[in-house]
Amino acid sequence: MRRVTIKDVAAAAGVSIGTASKALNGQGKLRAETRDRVAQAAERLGFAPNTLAQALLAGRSYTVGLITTDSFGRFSIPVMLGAEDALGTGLISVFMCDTRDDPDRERRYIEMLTARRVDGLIVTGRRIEPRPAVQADPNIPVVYAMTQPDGEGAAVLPDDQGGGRIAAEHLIAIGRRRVAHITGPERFLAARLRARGFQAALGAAGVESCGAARFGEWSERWGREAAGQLLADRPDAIFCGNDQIARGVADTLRAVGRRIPEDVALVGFDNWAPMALGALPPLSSVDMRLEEVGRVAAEHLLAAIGGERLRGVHKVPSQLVVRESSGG
Amino acid sequence: MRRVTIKDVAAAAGVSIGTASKALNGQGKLRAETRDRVAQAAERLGFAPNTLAQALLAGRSYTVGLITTDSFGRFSIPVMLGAEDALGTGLISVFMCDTRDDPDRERRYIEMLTARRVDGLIVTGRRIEPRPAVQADPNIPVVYAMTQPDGEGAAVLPDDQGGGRIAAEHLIAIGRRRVAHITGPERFLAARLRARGFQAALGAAGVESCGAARFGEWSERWGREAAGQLLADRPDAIFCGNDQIARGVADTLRAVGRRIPEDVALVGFDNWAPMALGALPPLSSVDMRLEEVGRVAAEHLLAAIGGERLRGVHKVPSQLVVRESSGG
DNA sequence: CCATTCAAGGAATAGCTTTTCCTAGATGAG
DNA sequence: CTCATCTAGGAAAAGCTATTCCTTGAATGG
Repeated sequence: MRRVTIKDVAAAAGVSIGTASKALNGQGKLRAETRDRVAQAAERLGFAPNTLAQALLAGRSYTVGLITTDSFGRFSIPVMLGAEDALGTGLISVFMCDTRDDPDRERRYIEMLTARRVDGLIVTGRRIEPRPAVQADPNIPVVYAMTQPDGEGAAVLPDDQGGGRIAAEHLIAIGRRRVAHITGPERFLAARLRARGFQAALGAAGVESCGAARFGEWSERWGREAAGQLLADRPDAIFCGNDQIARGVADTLRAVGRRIPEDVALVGFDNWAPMALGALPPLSSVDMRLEEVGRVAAEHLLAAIGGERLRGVHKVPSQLVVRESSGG
Repeated sequence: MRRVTIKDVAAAAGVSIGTASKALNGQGKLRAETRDRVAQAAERLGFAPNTLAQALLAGRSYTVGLITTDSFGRFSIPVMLGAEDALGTGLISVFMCDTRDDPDRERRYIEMLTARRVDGLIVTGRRIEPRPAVQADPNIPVVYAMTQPDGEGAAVLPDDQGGGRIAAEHLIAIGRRRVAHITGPERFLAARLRARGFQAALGAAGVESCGAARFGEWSERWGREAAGQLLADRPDAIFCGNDQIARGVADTLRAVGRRIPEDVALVGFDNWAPMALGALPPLSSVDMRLEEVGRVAAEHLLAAIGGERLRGVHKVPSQLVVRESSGG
């Protein structure tokens, strides 16, 4: 039950293994008839070259490691899919590694991936704040996606600030003038950036913010609570730091009889389908295009593997998806 | 900038490469002093054996392929994490492959994984109904997780029927006697099994079901709608086929002033944290223990790689997580 | 003192593919 | 007819490790 090797193909075609290899790869000088004979033998025997042998010879494995600290949750998954997409078409396979936020696990994974001679590493996370750089062999290129390293290095991030901006522009465009912001903990860089972009766009349009940004948690509970506090200010639009907060806000508004979007327009963030679509009414939401983040990260990694020297942070523009909660 | 190989270690330690290999692997007859010298040289040079070369020689790669048709969504992810967990401790790495439900992509992935000489395959999906078996080399073991093959083969599934049963038992135990069921489309095997387990447990306890199971969609919208239809029957408990339906039901109940859990107890399914915890009140829910499904699948695969012959379907018991919506 | 055994480590092979270099035969030119 | 050139394909090396078999020197037994 041995695997069929190029040796078997060569024997079946009555040529040497070198010739068989050339025939299959279109190399060297061979008669067309010989090429055909080898190709047919390979076909008949179901030959597929052993990637391990190719990799050993080529000095690279056509694999990359994908490291996440996120247990592949909400954010890593789309990034991962985008990355896999970009790599898969280039015929590079992905090793999946979940560090569970344990530096020791991370170290072991990196050693393992190095021993497997991966061509590169993609590191993803659930927060965009700088994290300690991974300690990898310096000639293995690394790209960070949805997270960034402490020192220098290449990173691809969503544009949170831009996301805040387009949310504000949208609410202004539909005529709202008493616009509030409820979001997650201030210690999250993403929360601060979204708030900053939002406020800046309001300022640029000459619209006054309805109170300062309210920082709290990323939960529905906080959305319900903050919306209650905000009611006295009579906002006609609320921009929420994520979709869960927006759902909490919607709950409170409905409970006190404020109509969405007629009385208060609502915009969420993340465009997390089950949350945004299931809400009553379905939520407008800023989409960070995480798949695109992953795709771009993978493309940068491919470039780096190809020898290009890259660094710095690349931001992927966010996109507003308008649904009923802001008037669609 | 070449990678350090065992040749370098051997040279540094002043021995042959065979001896160096034996020293590092504890094989052969060597003086303790020699072993130490080699170990120190390896340490100093930062040597790690090239896994590709080892794999080529051993005829196996210590990798497995993880194939999903689910775009790594709600269900595959926990399965995948469990699997990675079980494999990682056995020092097997995982190739991630997302077929996007495209049979052609699946075929290409399988070819690729075969060429990479994976030791085995795990196939996961988002539905438990039988699917066409993957067309892999017959001496690569395959285990299905959260899905099962058409013909024979090893599969690990959640126990949907048992999940329905424990939901019913719980509602009966807290004294409910007018118990209804709202769930997803009847064409889903999981929906039918959950309903069957639920009804059977009611019957066994001599409790009459409050109307037949209502099949519909897996959405909040359907939950809201079905709850409205159900109100006339005055149920004192509703078991929902997933957490999204349960949230929809809760919305409607709240809207008409029925208290949860005092007037109507609610139990969902999936125990999807952001849904179940964010709900008002937080949902009791049946947890399929998908990580365990993945872990068991991986363990079965390891056994199969080790030469054991396994087949048949293994079901992982579900677990009820009680929260406020059913009285906790 | 010689023959045998043992300890320690070296040499070579296998695993599979690709590529470089080389050879044998054929063809063309002079 | 001889030499140069070309064509088609073979032989061998490289990539790295683990293992089997072999060699050398020392030690032991008779």
